[in-house]
Amino acid sequence: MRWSQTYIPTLREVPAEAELISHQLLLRGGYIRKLAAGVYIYLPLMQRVIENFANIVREEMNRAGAIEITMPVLHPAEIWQESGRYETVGKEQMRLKDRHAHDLVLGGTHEEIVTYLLRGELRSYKQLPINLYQIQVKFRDEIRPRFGLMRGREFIMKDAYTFDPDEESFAVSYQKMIDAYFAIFKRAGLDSRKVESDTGAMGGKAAHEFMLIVDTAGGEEVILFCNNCEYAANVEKAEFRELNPPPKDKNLEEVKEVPTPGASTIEQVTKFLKVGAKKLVKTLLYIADGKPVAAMIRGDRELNLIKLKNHLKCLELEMAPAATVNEISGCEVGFAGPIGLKKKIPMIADLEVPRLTNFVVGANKNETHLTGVNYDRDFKADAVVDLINAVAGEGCPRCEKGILDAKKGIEIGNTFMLGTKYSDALGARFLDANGKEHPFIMGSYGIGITRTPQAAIEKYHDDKGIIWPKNIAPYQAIIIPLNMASEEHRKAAEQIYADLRFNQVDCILDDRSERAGVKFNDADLIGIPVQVVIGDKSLKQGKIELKNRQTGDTTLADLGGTGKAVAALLAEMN
RNA sequence: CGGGGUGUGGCGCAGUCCGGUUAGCGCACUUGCUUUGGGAGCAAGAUGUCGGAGGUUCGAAUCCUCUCACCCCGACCA
Repeated sequence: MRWSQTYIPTLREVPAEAELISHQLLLRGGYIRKLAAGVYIYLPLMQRVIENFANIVREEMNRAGAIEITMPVLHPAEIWQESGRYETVGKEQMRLKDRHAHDLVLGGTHEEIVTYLLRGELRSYKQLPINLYQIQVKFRDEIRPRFGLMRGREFIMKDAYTFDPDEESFAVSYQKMIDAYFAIFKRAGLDSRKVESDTGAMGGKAAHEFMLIVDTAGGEEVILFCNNCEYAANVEKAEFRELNPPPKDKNLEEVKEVPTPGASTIEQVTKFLKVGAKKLVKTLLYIADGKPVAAMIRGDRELNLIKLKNHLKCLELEMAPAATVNEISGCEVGFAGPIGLKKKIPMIADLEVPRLTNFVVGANKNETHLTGVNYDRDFKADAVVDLINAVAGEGCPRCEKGILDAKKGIEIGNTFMLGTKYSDALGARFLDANGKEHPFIMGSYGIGITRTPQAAIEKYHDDKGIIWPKNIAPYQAIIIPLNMASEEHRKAAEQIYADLRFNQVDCILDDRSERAGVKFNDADLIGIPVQVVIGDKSLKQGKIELKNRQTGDTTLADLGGTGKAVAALLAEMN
């Protein structure tokens, strides 16, 4: 491709809307333009990146035995009502009405559709297992679209669905997808990490996410992993073993009411009473599907909303507004406690709470706390479950020696063990060898086709621009004749252009009559792995320069052997 | 949805508080000449419903009311 014949509108300045470096570079490099919040136009360079990555995905999926199909984007609402997700996925769904006022949904995922397909068609165990996938646009009405392609309302996803006759067979199918995912990300030049995750709106039994570890602000997810064993999990899911519990007091004190004027936060109370936060138990009031509940956790801990939500099995969970807190506790926010709540509501305590002795809680009375409180003796929760976020430094839940470490990552893929959730809901069953009917065991598997390249940029860039891994780069090499007014440069450029194509190097020729600086800066910005520079200095000796965008190293090659030299250089690059 | 902010040529901004000529600046764009190894110089030029609607006023980018869009912080997810 010749630069002058494609469309690469690079920008010198950063559009004000972009916060993340990867988002800025996509805009500046002429990869994308925004149409509306979370809705983007893919320009020629982005189109090529998408195709390159999608092709890797397609090849590896096919290799793993998956079959490509295309399902509709437009779904009748009824199929979603049948699975029950019309309610649970709810506001996240893009919905519309046709001219007959019939309710329709723009698909954000396709469990219902693929299950609908097979329940009518696939009746025999002889056809199992089967894995169907597609690469297609998805719609999700995100509460807050942001970060360019990272969280769009319209985006491209690869979604695959497996159907197995039993758990043993499913385990094989699931592992095949795990292996395929590692292979896909590796080919894309990305070192992915598999972690345990919550099942969220997909439901099912268990789930994993594939994370790209990044240090920048783009790393939205916090991942905890063991320094000794294989355990790794998203913070939303991560468990831990408490390493340094506060010492237990031998003598149990009496409950005492103490005034704590002006001390409503944990920090203020610890200062005022001169006790550590580990000696406090905070009582947080939430509204779960319209009904209030109290959650109790140690003062230094963070509540994990997902764990609480999963325990309550509720759809909506939000902090209770101040007015509700006043009503339930009979006092201002900051002094609620388990003893003497004005209104009786379900109380859920974290696992650590019963292990504490002589702790401090709110007194349900303004400016007052209770000290010397002990679980069981003074109050009992309706349930004691894990409610808090794991943090770095705590013990691994799976092995004896391990300590958890925390890192930030971007989710680029996921896998869900769905069990029979959808096959049961939609009545999708097959007949086994004995003529007995069973629901399919299902799995679903996603990869963000538009998100992953942006994640790659978030990980691989410098102050000049993008540094693509070669296999997803829009072009593998860029030919830069420094002076288009020079016939010698133009001739060499044409020769090299032909040579590179002959050697199967996907390349672009920057044939613009721009100054050298402009071409260098644009080449760095759009991130092409190899820059082939044609200039007087080296051309006089019959040489051209090859610059490795990943290392910054420059080497000379013979003009006549450029194609081979570039191919060789690419072979050793990421 | 709650909280905060921004809308002025393609992009980045100034002007708005305190209304007053023809709405500016940088980049990008067009034409010509010169230049050509890291975002060139000179000259000429094109590009604006000042987000939209209504109002106040002799006069509105500027003041008032309503509205829309976008961005940032929280809950959702590939």
